Order: sequence, then C-alpha cells, then structure tokens
Amino acid sequence: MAEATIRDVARRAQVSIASVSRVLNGASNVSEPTRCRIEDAVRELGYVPHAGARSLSMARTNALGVVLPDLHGEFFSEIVRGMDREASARGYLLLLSPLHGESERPAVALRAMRGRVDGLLLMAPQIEADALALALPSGLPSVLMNTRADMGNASIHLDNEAGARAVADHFLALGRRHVVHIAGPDGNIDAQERAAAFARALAVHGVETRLLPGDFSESSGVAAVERLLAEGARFDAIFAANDNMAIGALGALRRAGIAVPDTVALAGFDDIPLARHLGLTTVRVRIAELGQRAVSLLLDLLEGGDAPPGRIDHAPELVVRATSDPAGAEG
Amino acid sequence: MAEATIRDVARRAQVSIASVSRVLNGASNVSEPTRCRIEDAVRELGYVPHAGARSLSMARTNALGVVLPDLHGEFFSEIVRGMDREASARGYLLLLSPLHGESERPAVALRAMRGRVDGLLLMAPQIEADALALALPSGLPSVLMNTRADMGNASIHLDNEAGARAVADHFLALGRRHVVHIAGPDGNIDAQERAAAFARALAVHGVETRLLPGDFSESSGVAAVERLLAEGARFDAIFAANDNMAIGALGALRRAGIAVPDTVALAGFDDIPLARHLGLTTVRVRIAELGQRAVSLLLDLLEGGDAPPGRIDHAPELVVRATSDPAGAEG
DNA sequence: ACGGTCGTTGAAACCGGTTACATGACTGAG
DNA sequence: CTCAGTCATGTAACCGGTTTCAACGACCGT
Repeated sequence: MAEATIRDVARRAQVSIASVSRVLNGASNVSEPTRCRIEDAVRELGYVPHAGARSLSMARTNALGVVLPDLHGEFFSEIVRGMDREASARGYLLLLSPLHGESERPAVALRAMRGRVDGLLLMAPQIEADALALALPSGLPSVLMNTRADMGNASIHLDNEAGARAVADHFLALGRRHVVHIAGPDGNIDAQERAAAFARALAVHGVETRLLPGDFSESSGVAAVERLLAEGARFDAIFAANDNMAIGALGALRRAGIAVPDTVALAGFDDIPLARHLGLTTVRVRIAELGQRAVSLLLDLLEGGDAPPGRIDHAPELVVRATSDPAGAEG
Repeated sequence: MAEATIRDVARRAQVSIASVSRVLNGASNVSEPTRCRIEDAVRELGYVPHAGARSLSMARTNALGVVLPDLHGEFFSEIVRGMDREASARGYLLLLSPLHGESERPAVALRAMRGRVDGLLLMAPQIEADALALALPSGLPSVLMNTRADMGNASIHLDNEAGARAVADHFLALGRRHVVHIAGPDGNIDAQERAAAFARALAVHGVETRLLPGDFSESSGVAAVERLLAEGARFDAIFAANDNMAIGALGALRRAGIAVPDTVALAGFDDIPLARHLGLTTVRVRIAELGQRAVSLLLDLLEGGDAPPGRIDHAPELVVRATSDPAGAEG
C-alpha cells in the first residue's frame, strides 16, 4: 500500500486539500468540527506529510548541508555533535557530505546540495580560495570554516595564531631553545597558520624552529621523531600541529627512552579526549562549540537575513599537562 | 538574482523544458546541435538542478536517514564514517537526526524523514519493540541496528553474547574467580545482552558475577570501582560493558594503587582508539564496518528489492592487551 | 506520389504539498 | 430589509523538475 497523501486525507474527511493543509499547519481559520474530521482522517490513515513536497512549495527545507573534509575521529564527531545540538534545537536537520579522500573536488558535493538544504556549512582547509569561489553555489547562504576564501561570506575561523603563540611562549618559559615543529599537510590552511605563527613567535626571541613534515596522522608523528633520532639532532621541545601527531611522537620518544617532559617537552593541538588521558599538553579548541557557533551563525543569517556577521574568530586555549609540565606527574 | 530554473535554460536555448531535462539526464534521443545549445545555456546560467524538485517527481531522494542515539564520541564518528563510506560510494547522502537526550521520542524524528529519504537506518538500543513498531514509518525501507524489535525488518546486530563470552573465558583462563561486571544503562539492549551472556558464561564454570550499575559514562566506571573499594569487596577481574567505563575504572584502580592486571584484570567493550593507547583489553567491534554493512544492507534492499535479508550478525573479536595480560607491559 | 518508420521535439500531466483568491453563508449595523 | 464584513471553505496556480504521448518532418521503399 502506497503512503497516504494529503488528497487521501481530504477525500476521507470530505473536505478540500486546502483545509487539510490548514489543519496540519495549525492555521486558525478552520471550524472545530472540520478540524476534528480531518484529524481523525489523518490518524486513521496514518498520514505523515511528505517533507520533500512541502519543501518544494515552501522553498524551505529545514535542513543544513554539512561538507567536511576527512577528519580524524574525535574531531569529526565533536564538530558534528556541536552542529547538531544547535541545528536540532532550532528545528533543522543535518545533511552530511564528507569530501572523503580530500582530493575529490568539492564541486560535485556542493552542487548536489541545491534544493536539498537551506544553507551550507563548509569546512575546507585544503581548498584554494578561487576553487572555492567557483564551487560555492551562489544562491545558498553559507558559512565557511577555516578556509582561505574571504569573499564576503560569513565565516568562522579558529585562531591558530593565538594557539601556536601560546605554545611557543610556554616552551620559552620552560627554557627550551631547541625547538621542533611537526607540521600538518601541505595545503592545509590551519597547518600553515600554526607553523608560521609558531616559528614567528619563537623567532622574536631569537629561537629558531626546526620544521618537519607531517600529515596529521599519528604515524607521521612517529616518523618525524624517528627521523630526528636517526639524525642525532639535538632538541628539547616538540610542537605537533595536531594531537594525533603529538601522540605518535610521544610513543616514539618513549620507545627511544627519552624522558618527557624532562628531556623533551611535547605539545599538540586540538585537545581531543585522548590528549587528556595521555597527559598531553595541547591547545584546546572546543570543537563542539566551534560547530555549534557555525550553525548558529548560519541560522542567524538565514532567519534574520539582515546583518551578515562577517568573520568570527574562535579562540583556543593552552592546556598544560604532563608532557610539558615538569611539576606534574606524567600520565 | 534568483537561481536559474530549468525553464530559464529552456528559454535561453530556445527549446522546451523536456529537451533540457533529457540532456541533463543523458537521454540519447537529442540531436547534437540541440544538445550543444542546451549545454551552453546551462553553462552560461550556471544552472544547477534542484534536487528537491527532482526527488519529488522521481519519488527518489538519493538520501538515507540516519537516526542514532546519543553516542559517545568515537563510536559515533566511526559508525557515521562507515555509513558514509558505503553510502557515498553508491551515490547517496546521509541525513542525520540524532535522538539526543535519549529520552526524546523517536517518533518525531522518524516522521520528519518521510519524503526526505529513501531509506532509514535506525539504531535504538533503548527503545521497546512496540514503541518502535509504532514509530516506524510503514512506507520506508529500514534497517534496524541493535534493537529489540524483530518485526520482519531487516536488521543488523552486534553479537554481544559472543563478545561477552570471550571475555568471560579469558578471565577464567587467567584463573580469576571473583569477577565484577559494570553494566550499561538499564534499558539498553546491548548492555543487557552483555551482562546476561557474561554472567551465564561464568556461571557455567561455577563462578558468580558481582553486578554493578553503570551508564556507559567514564565517571560511572570510576564510581563503580570506588564503591567496590569502599565496601572492601574482594575482586580480581572487572568487565565493563563498554570501554568508556573501563577507562574510568582503570583510572580509579590506579589511583587506589591497585596493580592492573596483576591484582585485578580489566576489560571493556568496543575497542575505541583510546583503548589501544591505554592498553585496555577489550572486545573489538569494528564500528565503521558495522555502519558500512548496515548501509550496504539497506541499499541492497532498496535497489534489489527482491530478497530481503533478515537478520545479520556482526561478530566482535577479543583483543587482549596490557590490562589483562600478565606478560604484556602495561601501557 | 504515397504510406510507413524513425528520430526529434514540445505540450501537458504529474509528484505532494502551500497559498492567493474566489465563493458563499452568516452576522450585525443602519 | 439591505449591505458590508466576517468566517469557513474550495478552486486553482504554483514550486521545479520528469515523463508520457502525440505531432511533426525527414527519409525510406515501392
């Protein structure tokens, strides 16, 4: 048996579809007996409105498109959780379209969103500004997260510079002078900002930074440390561009018998739950909050429509734990 | 400027909307010159088809609804990742609707899906069978995950019994005889199955199980251990119904100076990434794979339509690590 | 020259809702 | 008693696509 439509309900209740629609949407101008007949018919038929059809005629879907890069576990779930918290509180659903395998062009994913969602949340730290401008559907209100482009779009950015600077200052305060940075993937804007700000903050105090490549994966953190050891390099502090790599580095240091934090201080970025358990010093991002704020910004844009708030910065916060705190017991 | 519609394209290319639609969908019966004119018009206008309208007329949305309880971080992201992997490989998007605050009735969430998605993935370990039957939209193909109901619906279940039994056997092999189980939330089917199977497997060998309440949160794991210690209870093995609680328990044991695994062996369930880092013995679920299989099952159902595969079991696997392995170094 | 076939095209119905507008009954005021 | 003003209700247009079907012209064989 096919699903009941509004016409079936109208027929059964002996009224026009207009009246049914009115009752369903809580319009006031329907008489009591008519309303009852309709409500009965709805119940008897188990009628559920067809959201797609409604969206089409109302030009409103009550859904938000979420386009994310291939994020590592904790980060992904946290940001989606935050987005969902805000979205569902305000009556919206989330339509997910991860751009897996970061290489894939986002254009397809973004185009598929037209007619499906009222607005777009796009996190694309890897994409060049112009590619982004090309791919962004013009008619769709969007909030950009941690992207390069800055073309009048509302956007929310993590303050990578403040976070990286805090780590640099912390290392300096500990008296470290032989500092290594394990960087994130090449094209990633967050990684670039972190690396640049970190090196700059140290350079101000005459400290040079040794830069090693990484790709945000745990294994690349391991590789970086192993390379340092193989070279016999001298270093007393490591800042990894994210927690994952820091965790890899921590493991490698331990296996090599290097005392953390006594010989080498270590810090990451993100503050994923694992970081707390491992006693990793890091920069707390409050990922869920970031997602929540992005959705809030987008919905304000959609509903208010008036003052498009430009760029919002999301401030992170240094969390000192065992891997850089000589006083603390190591987790 | 409003978004271009198919009529705008037709007008510009001097053809009917039918021809435009044909070109867009790759129909063969369009002459070369006409096709070119239309393609030019599409390009010039930056036309993108309206997915909502197309869905309505095709009665097909290319989206799957995902309704999940309030899962803890890793579990959530892993299962969504797995679902997305399969869904997007087969051309579908995911529409997310977490039932946060587990108490909330799923009926609303499920109803909102009608007309938006082609099929439904529902994980609801907390919901009673009859409530579920009532809430499930009749016209929507669905795959149930770890639910009680078994009403002809396709479903995929985690084999909790096998996992719990494996832990029990492992503890027995270690010679443990004073065994504690920290249970999951009351109404949760997974928690119930794990607790029952665990106690049963031990009982066969004449070992009784001390049962403590928990709610899958880390803090409830801490609380359980603290309660044991306060009572001065004698115990040499703990099986927590999930990793989160096991991690809480591990912390509490360490703080109390109790040797793990020498004095007390510890195991969890799920194998979240943290478990590996902490050296926690656990039952590996391959969460992403679970999600992937669920989507695959649903899509087979949708596309094939023929043989509705009934109930599928997803087998977990015991992973022995430091918290229960006397030989292994403790992580 | 004629009828049949084929390939190309457009008109219009349809998907399932919402809503502007018309209609008609009823009410109260003048 | 009449006329304006409510109020409840129905009709039909519309949202933006897909698809059926009929029309049309070109081409073919005879």
